[in-house]
Amino acid sequence: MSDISKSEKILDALQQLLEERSIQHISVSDIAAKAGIGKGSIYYYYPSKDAIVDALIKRSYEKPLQTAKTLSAKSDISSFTRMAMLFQACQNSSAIFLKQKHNTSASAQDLALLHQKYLNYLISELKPALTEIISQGIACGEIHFDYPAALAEIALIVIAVKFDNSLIPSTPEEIKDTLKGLTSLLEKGTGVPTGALAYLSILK
Amino acid sequence: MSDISKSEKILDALQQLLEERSIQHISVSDIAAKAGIGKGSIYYYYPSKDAIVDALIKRSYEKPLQTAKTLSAKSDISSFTRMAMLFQACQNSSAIFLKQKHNTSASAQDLALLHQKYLNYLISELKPALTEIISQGIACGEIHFDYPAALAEIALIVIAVKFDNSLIPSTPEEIKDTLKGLTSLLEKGTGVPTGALAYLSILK
DNA sequence: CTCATTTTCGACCGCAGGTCGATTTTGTTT
DNA sequence: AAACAAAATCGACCTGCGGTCGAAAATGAG
Repeated sequence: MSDISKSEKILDALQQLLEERSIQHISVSDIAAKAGIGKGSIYYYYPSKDAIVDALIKRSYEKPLQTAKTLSAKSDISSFTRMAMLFQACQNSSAIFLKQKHNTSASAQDLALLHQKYLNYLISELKPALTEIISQGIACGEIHFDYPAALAEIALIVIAVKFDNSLIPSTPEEIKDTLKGLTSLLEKGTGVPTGALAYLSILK
Repeated sequence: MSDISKSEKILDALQQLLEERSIQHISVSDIAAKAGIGKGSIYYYYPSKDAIVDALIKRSYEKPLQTAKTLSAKSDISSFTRMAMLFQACQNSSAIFLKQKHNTSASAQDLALLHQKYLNYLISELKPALTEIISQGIACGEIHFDYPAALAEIALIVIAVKFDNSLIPSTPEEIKDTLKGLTSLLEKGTGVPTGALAYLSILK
């Protein structure tokens, strides 16, 4: 049969279950059942339920993050398109959460741990890459701003929080509005030609 | 004896316990014991442990939030000082978390729920007030920007996330750097005189 | 075939959140 | 004060969880 390793199967099972229930309502037994193995075996591969969640988060963001990082190295492409691609990666990586059902009880709150890990991971991993891109943009005169690292962090925080859409649940219109505002603020604030960051508003 | 209501005593108990242990290591029985009542009585006042946490959060932020809201109404004060006072309220309201012990096991992760609730509450409650202030600032020509609501949300997200300092743990220097960047971005992006938002960088 | 190592398993443990009906406290009415 | 309904208190109890464990099954090298 499937020759994918058991530990991957466990992550697959959790990922599937996460599409219909919140993490607090998924027991280790559930994961085991879905993965088609005994509950005890779970603990042969992972030391705790928390560790499974961590592993899933990490696995989900590894690819988009990797492409984002290699991106920042390519200095032959314009800063703006590189930034666009990086934000695109941002969005792709939050794909898991988009499927999340908003069902019955279990207020969006109990996903907190999951989302905190996601945001923390995403921002801390992408900040260096984005800072690098911005710094290069400043060096070649495309961007005018004095705090590249801060700018990177601000943009990432807002975008990640809004994409995640769990900290401050919003309608698609509100998200668009915020992104439009961010676009305008960034363009005006960094002396960039109007429209250069327009792609931000169209994402999602 | 104490004529404060039982439901308040329960919140007091939780608040005390939170200063020495993380929420996941505080059982409902613990709360009951600390409050000096039976476990069953807890559920006479609150439907769930989660509800107690919610209530505590709400109680803690009610006062700063209230002052922030009344603030937005006072149109005789300049937009900038009102914004300053509102951000100050932001900072005050995050006081609970500062006492948090960073002890033994229980990585910062299991505070996630608490922090998520804090951020969500703070931002959703303050956004209307800040939007109002900004709108008035635009109306009287002090601020130049087309998306007041988006601007309010962006500023609140960044400030709340950085003040909370749990989503993206940073050193005080990093926080200051980000706030300085935010100040500069806002000033340049909203056509406001340099230095008008300088108080932001000095907070904390 | 042997036998040591790896892998699998589900009964079991301790404990947490939450329920329940019995009991006590409170306050109103006569 | 007596009577009674309503509000409040309680802790034994239930359920289901994350995690442990030793025994069994699978693996594979010699």
